[in-house]
Amino acid sequence: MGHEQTGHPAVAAAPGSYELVILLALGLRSMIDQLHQRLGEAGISDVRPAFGFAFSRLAPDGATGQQLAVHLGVTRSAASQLVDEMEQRGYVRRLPHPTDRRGKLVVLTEAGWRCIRLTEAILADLEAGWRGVIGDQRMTELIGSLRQLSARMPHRTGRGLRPIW
Amino acid sequence: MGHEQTGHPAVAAAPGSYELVILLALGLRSMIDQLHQRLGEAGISDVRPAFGFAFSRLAPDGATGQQLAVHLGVTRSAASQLVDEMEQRGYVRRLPHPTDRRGKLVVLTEAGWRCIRLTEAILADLEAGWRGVIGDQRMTELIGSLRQLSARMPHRTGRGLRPIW
DNA sequence: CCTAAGTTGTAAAGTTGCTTAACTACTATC
DNA sequence: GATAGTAGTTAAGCAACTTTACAACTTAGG
Repeated sequence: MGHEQTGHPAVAAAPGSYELVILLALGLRSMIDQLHQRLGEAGISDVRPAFGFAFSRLAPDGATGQQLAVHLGVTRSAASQLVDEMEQRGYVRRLPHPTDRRGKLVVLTEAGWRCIRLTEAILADLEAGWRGVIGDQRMTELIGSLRQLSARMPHRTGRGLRPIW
Repeated sequence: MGHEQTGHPAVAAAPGSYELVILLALGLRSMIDQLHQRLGEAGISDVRPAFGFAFSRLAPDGATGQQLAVHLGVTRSAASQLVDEMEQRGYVRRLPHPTDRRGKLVVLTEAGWRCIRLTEAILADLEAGWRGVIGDQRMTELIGSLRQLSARMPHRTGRGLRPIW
């Protein structure tokens, strides 16, 4: 075995000002890892995290590539490539845009809807698990606090949900 | 102007079970973006987010490449490359390991310490800003909740602070 | 003691997922 | 109806990771 020379555990939120960022990063990563593990167990292993963030913009009525790019915080080009991937795996389709013949409307297929519904169920379950640990009231407050913070963000930053892995 | 066809704002935490993940992602991204913008204003523009997560493991006493890799959730090879970068920019040094001649001990230089101190100051300031919005008590509870959750994570997941961009 | 197996760090090559640049097709402005 | 701007896509390039392979060293077993 390697020398783990006492000291710090491999993953711990260091005290000090780093703690908040680290906790956010660990929490997010943990949620996404658990989600994708469970999706895998349910037979869906050809989605990556970015798909999920895209789905959350494509539901319920679809979106253009441009809107998707803004939502994810990437270039239109990257969004187009992502849609290629999702289309190839059968989760979305490109329809002609109803009012603008330049644009296309990206919409979820039935497989896409199945995936998003399963995802929501898993996330709800994970959230319920958390709720069981910290209590109902604290969970509600936590979400409320995070919501206030994201509402108050400077426009220049946090521009998108850039997929993160 | 593009057609923004009413509906959803570009970045909003959709209701439903997605909300929590999205809020965590937005919050984290916002914090890191603001941090690096301010570091840039202070003249430090040659660090990327991964450096910060590495620094939090390197302080106070250094770490081996292996430990760093585990902390970040990447391969030893990637950790080695990261240390190359940081060393090249003068933030860390590789010392021979005191007890194991295979290993090396990566430690912060004086420039590294300056960077980490500035980072902590900025993060403390950002956190104080949040505190001003949601209140002292809620902030304390939020941190406490997040801490409990990260303590309760399954071992298999959330294995590392993988740098995220 | 001495060999076999495991660990550490690194280098080289491959992969992934983004960006930039360039283009076509279409829309809006004047 | 020319001019400028926007949507989507393609191709080439790049950054940061992984995989594979290896040398140096350590540890465990006979």
